[in-house]
Amino acid sequence: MKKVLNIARALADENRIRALAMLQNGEMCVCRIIEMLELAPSTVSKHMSILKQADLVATRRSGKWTYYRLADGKAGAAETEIISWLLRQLQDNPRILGDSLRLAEIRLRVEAEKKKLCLCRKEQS
Amino acid sequence: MKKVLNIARALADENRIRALAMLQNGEMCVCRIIEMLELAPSTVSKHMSILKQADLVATRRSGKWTYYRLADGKAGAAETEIISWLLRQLQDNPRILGDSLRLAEIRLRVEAEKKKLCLCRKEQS
DNA sequence: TATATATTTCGTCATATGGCGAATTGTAGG
DNA sequence: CCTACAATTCGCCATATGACGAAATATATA
Repeated sequence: MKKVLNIARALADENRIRALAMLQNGEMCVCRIIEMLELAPSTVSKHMSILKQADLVATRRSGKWTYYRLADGKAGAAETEIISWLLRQLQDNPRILGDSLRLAEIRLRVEAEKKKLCLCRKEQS
Repeated sequence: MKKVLNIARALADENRIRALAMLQNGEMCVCRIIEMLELAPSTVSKHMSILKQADLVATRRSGKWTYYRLADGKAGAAETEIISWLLRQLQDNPRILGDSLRLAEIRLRVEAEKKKLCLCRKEQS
């Protein structure tokens, strides 16, 4: 009962749902989730800890960064099933699609930054 | 998104979960749910309206009574799937099992009442 | 060691939620 | 029409929740 309640409560917030949906696209550090949700770091940290408490996400520490990913539970686990259900419900959601797009864009910029490139419109020939 | 949020919020309360689980045993009038949850009528009414808002339950009116039942949506509907998930998670839960037992007992008493019988221990022979 | 950055923890505030009782609505039966 | 009963709506209160900023913690780097 406690497990079910923890899961339901974790899902009962739009920003936490957005965070979960984003993690479909692979693990993310907290700072990127902050950027995506446009919330204060402390707020996002709290959200992620609630998701973790519910075993919906797992973490990995690397240097200064904490990376969050979707829970990698066994098939049939309550958490795995609910995440699958959730993502199915959201797959056509405009907000979620928009987030994914924006995330892809951010990742492009980060890659460009690493390679010291500039992302700008190609000159007319 | 709104649908998912409504569902998650509806499930984010222990008494609402208990109510849903009870409805496994068939439709129930509000007065019986009140009896089972041991909450004020106004509280239970609010809980049931939240579950209905989320399309997790449906109602039928008969005379003075309003009967609630689990949503009879199509297979594959978000609500149907989540209810199935929920009941699976709760199937061994002591509290839920206790509720079911108590409900069965109440129904026995109601039947006995209808037939003007008295439920009492059999005389020693 | 000092500094910068990432993240978390803590305290505070506004709002949401769950509980109740009182009042209201709807329906059956006298 | 009046009463009784089921259920809902409304207003109130206590607690939970989500937001923030400030402070603390952890780690890499100068």
